[in-house]
Amino acid sequence: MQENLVIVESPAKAKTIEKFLGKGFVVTSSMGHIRDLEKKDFGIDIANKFKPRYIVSPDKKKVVTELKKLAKDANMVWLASDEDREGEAIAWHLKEVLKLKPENTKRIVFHEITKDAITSAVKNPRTIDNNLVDAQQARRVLDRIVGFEVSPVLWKKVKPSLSAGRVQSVAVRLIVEREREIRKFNSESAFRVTGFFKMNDASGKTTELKAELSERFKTEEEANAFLEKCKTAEFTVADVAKRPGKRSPAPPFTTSTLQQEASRKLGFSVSQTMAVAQKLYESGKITYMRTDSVNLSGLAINTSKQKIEELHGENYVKIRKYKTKAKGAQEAHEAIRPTYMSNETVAGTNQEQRLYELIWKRTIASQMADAKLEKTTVSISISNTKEKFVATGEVIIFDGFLRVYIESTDEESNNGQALKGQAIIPPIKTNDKLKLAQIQATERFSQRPARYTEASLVKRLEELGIGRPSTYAPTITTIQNRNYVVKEERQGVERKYKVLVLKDNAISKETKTEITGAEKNKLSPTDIGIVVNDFLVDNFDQIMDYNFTAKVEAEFDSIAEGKKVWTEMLESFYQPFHKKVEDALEHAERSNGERLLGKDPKTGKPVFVKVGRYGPLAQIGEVSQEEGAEKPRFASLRGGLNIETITLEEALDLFKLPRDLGEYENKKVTVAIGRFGPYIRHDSKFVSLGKEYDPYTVELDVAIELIEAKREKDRKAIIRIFDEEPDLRVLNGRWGPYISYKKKNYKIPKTTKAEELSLEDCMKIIKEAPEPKSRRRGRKK
DNA sequence: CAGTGAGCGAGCTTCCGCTTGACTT
Repeated sequence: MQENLVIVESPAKAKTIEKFLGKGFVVTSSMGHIRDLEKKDFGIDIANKFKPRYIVSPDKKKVVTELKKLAKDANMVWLASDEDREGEAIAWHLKEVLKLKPENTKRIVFHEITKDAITSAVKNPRTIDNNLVDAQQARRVLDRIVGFEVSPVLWKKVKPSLSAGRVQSVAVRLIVEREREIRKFNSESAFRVTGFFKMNDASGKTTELKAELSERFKTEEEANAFLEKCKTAEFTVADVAKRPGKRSPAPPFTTSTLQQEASRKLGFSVSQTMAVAQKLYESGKITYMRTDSVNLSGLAINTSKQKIEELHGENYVKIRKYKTKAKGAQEAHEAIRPTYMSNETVAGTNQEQRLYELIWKRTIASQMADAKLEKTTVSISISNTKEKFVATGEVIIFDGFLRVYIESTDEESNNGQALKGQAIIPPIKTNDKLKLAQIQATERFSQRPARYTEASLVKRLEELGIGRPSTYAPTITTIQNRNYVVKEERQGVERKYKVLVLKDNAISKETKTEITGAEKNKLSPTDIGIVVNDFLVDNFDQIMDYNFTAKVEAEFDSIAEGKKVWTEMLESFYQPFHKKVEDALEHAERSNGERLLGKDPKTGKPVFVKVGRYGPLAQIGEVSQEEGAEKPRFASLRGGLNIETITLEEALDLFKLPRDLGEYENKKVTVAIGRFGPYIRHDSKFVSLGKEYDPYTVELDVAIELIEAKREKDRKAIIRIFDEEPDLRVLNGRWGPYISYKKKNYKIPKTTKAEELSLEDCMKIIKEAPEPKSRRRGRKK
């Protein structure tokens, strides 16, 4: 008989805690939630006060059986799930499923995994907070209602298998609206003027002072006129202002800030960051990685202080307590930090080491002194005009935390620039006359809004209080898997800009080119994402409101405080919501984003674009009921074409393929573009066209060459064939030799030599091959 | 691997949050 059984959520946590508690305590884990609403038949009895039907999740059956056994053998069960809404619900579900009696059950909480925190938690047990549990039930039931009532509307009115939800649909909306802003954006240019003045620095060496003009000029003429004036002008220092400044370190990492910085500094995707962090957590190197808290344990602060003193000295230490600003934060855990601050680095994969180092530096820096700066502003007057040049410099007087860690911003990673260099202003005083070296007037264009990265989308969602640390990464994956959003690399385009230079009393003009709009790993909506979003905004404005989550969160809070009954809150939400669902089912028109582009000049028939069953398409002519009427022609949209932006000409181009090139060996040769790029088709075989040929202009002779080359390559790939069994071939493929038999492929054991395989050997391999399991969920057919 | 875009229409799809494995071509 075990005396005490402690149940936490995570197995890694269980291991650590067991050490702290010592004899008489067995610590195990529930692996998160153990029960959920049944998926079949909605899982909620709406008519009966939203009564939920909970079932043990299929993948938790084993855990639950194990827990039941352990609980039976224990005198006292300590429910130690997290101290937040979800954690309280887990404790309650455990109590229900394990049929725990009140006299043998205690509820304890701690938000840091330190010996002190655990022992004091054990000394202060409480009972399950039913109000908090009800708040969780309200959250869970509301999400099910929204997801499972709105998604079917989409199946009927847009396309089968689509999805909608409180979190994902708003995430998509952010991306759609940003894309529309970008499409609407008109770039304007203006001339930015920079002056360079010759000076001597402190040691007497010649140096340059760089200053920006306070104004920009809209046109080349204005810029030119200004430069003309400067030819005869005198430049005088009008004012030198020095003021102290400081910079403070960023707070320790939460899930969202870790994702952002790992994206900016290490180039990790959001899910990559979480996978690497999970490994660090499991091997005991960092604290829990799904958290919204910036709080550090007293232990962590003390050891950080020691480490800073050891490395940089006492004057670099500044103990700080950070407050969480995030909306709806529940702070069940500490911030993400190294378990042992004394370890500056850890063993592990390259990615693990880099992420750990980032976490270590951020944590250390958060307890370090401010950086002290001196900012200098010099204004330079021009004798014959009222504009002024302004030079700014920043000198670090005391580096403080900057020694260890500087937080990045999204703008930097946009242009791939490192932190701005610190400009040092040479010794200078008011009324000094300055000697002009040159003045440049450079045409600059206003920047369109930036597309979201995965990490900047997480940041925005967190600001809106939408989603939780455990769901940021999955949500970002979901909206990409559903094909609402794609992560793309964009080639920039060349843009010309003008530069006017005044030097040696003469003005010269030059046109330069720059690359603009190049992007990597930015999110943009697909056509289907846009159609779904617009449909939802039109029909479910409440759900799509950016403040919807914040509003219901406030209600969940009052349920948690016992001021509101959860079923009543749901009732008042459900009545108007369900009416909208019925309205939409009954009245909303089918939505496919259809857009009329114009008329086909050859036939006079209308040309459309829309989202079809297999994705976006262009269409010439309409389906007609008349006898013998011509069918419409269809072509898929590809190659960066969008329903909202495609032109008539671009649409008509799509119909130029497939092209007939003629005949070879009495069989037709055609060229087209497929899912994997342009290809030639001949004798029901496909040959990839490759990048060097253009499918719109390629000729028959080139096609024949490529067909022959492919044949030669296929011949070489054959390792063995057998006359008795023509269906069976041993081939050399991308991953080495394999057996091909009746359109299925089979692996050859590494120990056998492919060239020596007999027909019997092959048949044996085929027979013994395991049934291929489809590992992807929800694959079609 | 790569075309489709009408047709009978059965049966299925779908949410958010909490947590880890077991899968390979």
